[in-house]
Amino acid sequence: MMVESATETIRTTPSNQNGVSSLSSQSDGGGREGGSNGDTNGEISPVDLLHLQQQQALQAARQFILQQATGLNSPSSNEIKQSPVQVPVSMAMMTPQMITPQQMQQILSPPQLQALLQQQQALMLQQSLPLTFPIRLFCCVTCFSLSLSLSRSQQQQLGNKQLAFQQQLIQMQQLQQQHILNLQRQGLVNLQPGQGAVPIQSLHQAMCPTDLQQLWKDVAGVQSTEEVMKHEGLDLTTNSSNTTSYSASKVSPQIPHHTLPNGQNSVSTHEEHTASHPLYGHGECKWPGCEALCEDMGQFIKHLNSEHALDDRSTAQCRVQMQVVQQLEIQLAKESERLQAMMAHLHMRPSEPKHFNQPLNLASSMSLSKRESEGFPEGLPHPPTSAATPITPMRQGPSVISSSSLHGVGPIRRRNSDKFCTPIASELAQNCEFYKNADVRPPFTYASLIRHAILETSDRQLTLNEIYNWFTRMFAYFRRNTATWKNAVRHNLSLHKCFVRVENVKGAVWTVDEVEYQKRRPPKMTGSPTLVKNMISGLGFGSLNASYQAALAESSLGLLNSPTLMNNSTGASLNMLHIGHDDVSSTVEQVNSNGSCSPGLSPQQYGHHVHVKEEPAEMEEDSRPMSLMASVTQNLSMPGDERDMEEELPTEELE
DNA sequence: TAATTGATAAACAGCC
DNA sequence: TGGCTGTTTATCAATT
Repeated sequence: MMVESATETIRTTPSNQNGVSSLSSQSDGGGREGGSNGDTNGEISPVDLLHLQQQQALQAARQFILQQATGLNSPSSNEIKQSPVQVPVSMAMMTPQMITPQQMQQILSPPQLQALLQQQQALMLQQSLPLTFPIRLFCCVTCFSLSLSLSRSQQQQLGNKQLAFQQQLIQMQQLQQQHILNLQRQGLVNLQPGQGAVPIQSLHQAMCPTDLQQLWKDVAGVQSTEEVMKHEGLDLTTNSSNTTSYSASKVSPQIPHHTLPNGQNSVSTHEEHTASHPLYGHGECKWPGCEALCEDMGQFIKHLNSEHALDDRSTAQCRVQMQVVQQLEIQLAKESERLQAMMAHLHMRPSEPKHFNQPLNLASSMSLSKRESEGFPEGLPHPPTSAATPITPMRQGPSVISSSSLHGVGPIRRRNSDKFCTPIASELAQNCEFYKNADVRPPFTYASLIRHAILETSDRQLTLNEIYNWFTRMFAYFRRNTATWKNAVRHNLSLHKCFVRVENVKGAVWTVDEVEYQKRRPPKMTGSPTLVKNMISGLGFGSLNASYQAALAESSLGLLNSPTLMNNSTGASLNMLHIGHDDVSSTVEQVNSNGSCSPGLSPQQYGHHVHVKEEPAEMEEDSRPMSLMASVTQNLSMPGDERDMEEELPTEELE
């Protein structure tokens, strides 16, 4: 029974689920040994193939057991994880099923079973059987889901582990057979006699996207599977249809377009996705490691079908990508957990406002569906969970806080927050401690921050170094990359005429020309019913939620699950509505000025309190229209008057 | 699509 | 001489 002479072995590391390196290295060798199964012209039904594979699995299991029994290779669970396992590849000798899967699972521990499955998967991937695409995908997902379930079950009792694993294995087999039978029943898989090797295109057509998707769902049984597939360009809801239609239209034009069970024709699907392809962008192929230049979609499709056809290499790459995604998800979960702990630490204090005391569920924010299921009412504002921060910008839409901004990598765009409704004072007041400790970039423009820093002082002026210090003191984020943001600060000070440099005996100090600061913002919110209406609608729960979700989608970390999202934003934005200026940092400060980090002054107060330590020698000489506030409070010399003169144009006023 | 705005980088000059 | 400060320009990206 045991074919000990099975010479071909695959070195695979159990922890490496894909065993890609092994596959690639072995692809020319004995991995094709079992290819006779599929390369023959004999009639092979899908059921036969499934039986074949099951028997292969059992064969491998028996081999595995035998090795353990003979002491030739008796690794412990840990050893399995750490050391390569020699797996016999000889699958030519198919034996009756002498050990049931259940028995096998009773004998083998879950790690052993996992290793076994991985080996079996590697075997199947090497065997170039017909029906390779769905089955390989199936195997990929199966092992993936099994590995996930294993990793979860490792946290449980051993009994639970084996039970769950056993159930999953049984389910896998049942689903495998059921799906093939269903497909046969529907006529989707029609293996004619002598059609041993089914063209891939036919298979793609045979299994419509919904079937494939269902297969994935059923087998994987994990919520992340679809995401994984989307990540790697195997989103069966789209890509499969893409591939199907592309293949059907380009490769096998003689094959009539398959009408999907739901009535949707694959042609329409093709048309829908002609314009874009997840694996195509910026004129190049996005297949991992490819980057081939393709002028248009047609060329890309040709390239895709020629260079990335269904073969061992592509399948292996697919699995590598799955592994990558899996690792990223694990990493994401870890980081999210860490962030959650940080948030909890920073905002669960008794002194914090009440709406901060809600638990932060970052994990739930990872998945929209899960988030909704865990208490995010649809179309309603999310309950306050935590002051996670820079959520204020989200009020106006997505992409204000990006993942890059969260990580402090790359440029950020915070125009909305600055322009419309960022109550910087209240935001800082409420999240002062958070920004001080969390390495999260504040969702404010440099200009807003500089202004706030200056206006926060008693005399409304700061030296550059003091501004620097304020940044580093108030924001942990600005305690690094000093060259970058300091340059930006200087740039903003020089660029914006709202910042006025005043010569002092001690040196130069910077003040804020509040009028100029307000002027630089388009006063669109003033007296514009349409805009006000839009703002109101924009604050609607539904749209807000959509924006929030969109931003969540953009942010790789769903850490913006903040309570102040609605509390602050609604309040602040409502405040905006009766205040002409869109700069809510001005308006909210009037209302919400009890924060420790805020001086609690309105912009008018700010303006009136602007006081220069020492009068400059030269008096202001420009004749620009000064507001009452500015003319009264800021009798300053303007070394930078040139910019004012040349920029004080009616166009700005007409905005 | 163009204009606007913000962020970033960099070069340069003046000053201490 | 090097660092800091301040100005200016350019580029990119997001938004309007």
